[in-house]
Amino acid sequence: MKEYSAKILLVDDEPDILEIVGYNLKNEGYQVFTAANGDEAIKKAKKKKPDLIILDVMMPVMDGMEACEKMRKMPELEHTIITFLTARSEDYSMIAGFDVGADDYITKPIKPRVLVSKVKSLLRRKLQVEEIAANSGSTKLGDLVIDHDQYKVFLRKEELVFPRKEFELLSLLTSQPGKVFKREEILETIWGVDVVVGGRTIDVHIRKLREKLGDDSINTIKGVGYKYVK
Amino acid sequence: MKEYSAKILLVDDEPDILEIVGYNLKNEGYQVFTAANGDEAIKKAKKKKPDLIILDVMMPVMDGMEACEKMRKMPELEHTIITFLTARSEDYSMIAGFDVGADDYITKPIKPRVLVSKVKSLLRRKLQVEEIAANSGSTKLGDLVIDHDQYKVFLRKEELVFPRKEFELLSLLTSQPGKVFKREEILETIWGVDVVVGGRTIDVHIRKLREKLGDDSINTIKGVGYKYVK
DNA sequence: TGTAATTATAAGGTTAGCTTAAGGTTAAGA
DNA sequence: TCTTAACCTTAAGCTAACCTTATAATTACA
Repeated sequence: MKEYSAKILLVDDEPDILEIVGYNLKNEGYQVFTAANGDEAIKKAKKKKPDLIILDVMMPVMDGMEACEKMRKMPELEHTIITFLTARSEDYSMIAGFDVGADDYITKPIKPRVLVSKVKSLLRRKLQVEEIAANSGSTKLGDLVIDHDQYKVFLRKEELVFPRKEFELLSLLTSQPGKVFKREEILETIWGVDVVVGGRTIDVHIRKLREKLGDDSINTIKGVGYKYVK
Repeated sequence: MKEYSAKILLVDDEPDILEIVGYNLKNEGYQVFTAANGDEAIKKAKKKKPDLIILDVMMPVMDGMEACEKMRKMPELEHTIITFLTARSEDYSMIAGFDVGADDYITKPIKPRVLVSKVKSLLRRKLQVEEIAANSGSTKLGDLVIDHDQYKVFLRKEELVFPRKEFELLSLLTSQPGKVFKREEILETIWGVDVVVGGRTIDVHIRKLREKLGDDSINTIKGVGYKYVK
């Protein structure tokens, strides 16, 4: 499942930090590159096009702020996440960091566990932004993407809004494409055994689904029920 | 992204319990390890680093209380959830349990279905808390900057004041932008498993957030929950 | 072609959530 | 400790979205 391993550029003038943080990140399966100052960082960033850059603020030759500012202007790094590394409680530098285009901010002293989970969450967020699908709880059926976590449905990249009952009905039908769900079955699953609703209620919801999906994906089997076909 | 299956350490001196509970948990896809007394539990916990430990109170060699107390002091188990297993109505043992650092307790006789759903909710809660912890330092989401270390929030450079509950709620929602958090989930994460507050409490806090953030960043999914969108 | 089932449309009813305000609780400061 | 202010929770009425029903039109199949 981990087909793609993210590239991370780690920039700090202290070899110790490079070593320990680098070790932990590699351990998680990331590709790690390092640089010791801003100048070097820019060169490497250009060459490697990392997904994430972790940048110490205080460095000789060219400090983090300046490097960040420059990198932010490079079109090939447009989608790269840049996060600063700084000593705690320097408020002003945090704001300044965001000003020059940083996305995030990590305070020293660094705790490897915390840093690793932070990196994970940043990269996950990036993925989510880049690719709506490709995510955990989502199902793809041709043009249709159903994201169960986000309660969202996309048809050819366009988002459709489904209220709860409609969403549940669609989820049910698409859970086994091609299978015919009997009316009775649908009622039990979505409305529950004890809830009694009129026989026409299902039809109306089916109609709403068809309206939004465009007509031919839900078939009627007369006298029995409905099925989803892609 | 969801290939990780949680590790659970199950500790009880009755083989029957180990068997039946273990079976049910494995069935749900968890990795289950077992131990028959506190001593053994500590050793296994150290080696396996489980996400969750289910610990019987009454055991020979070393009882649950003592084991819990010791495990709580081990840094590698810092993020592990410990829940007790106790005969009903031994109130005092429940209190004592929380004293020695337990997170929750389950009463006997055990109903597998109940236990499984409790386990699920504990693990889910743990995941969310970790996700929030990963955001230590500060984070930028569009115009919004959240400083988790200092409990501060800035919207377009202006500082906004969020009391504790509001801050936690905002942290949770922003920890995974786009994800829908169910009301139930929110309650568990922010108010805790055992705290019971009325259903309208969430709404009111959401409203306060919206008031401060300006309206469209928190969406309602009726019948389900809320999500933060950039 | 006739009948039963489904579809279309619109109009109520219901429920979840929003809003506001007030009471209770906790925490901070004198 | 007492006072005060901030915060949290609850309550109640209101609104709007959603769900269900009713009815008429249409379709599928014997």
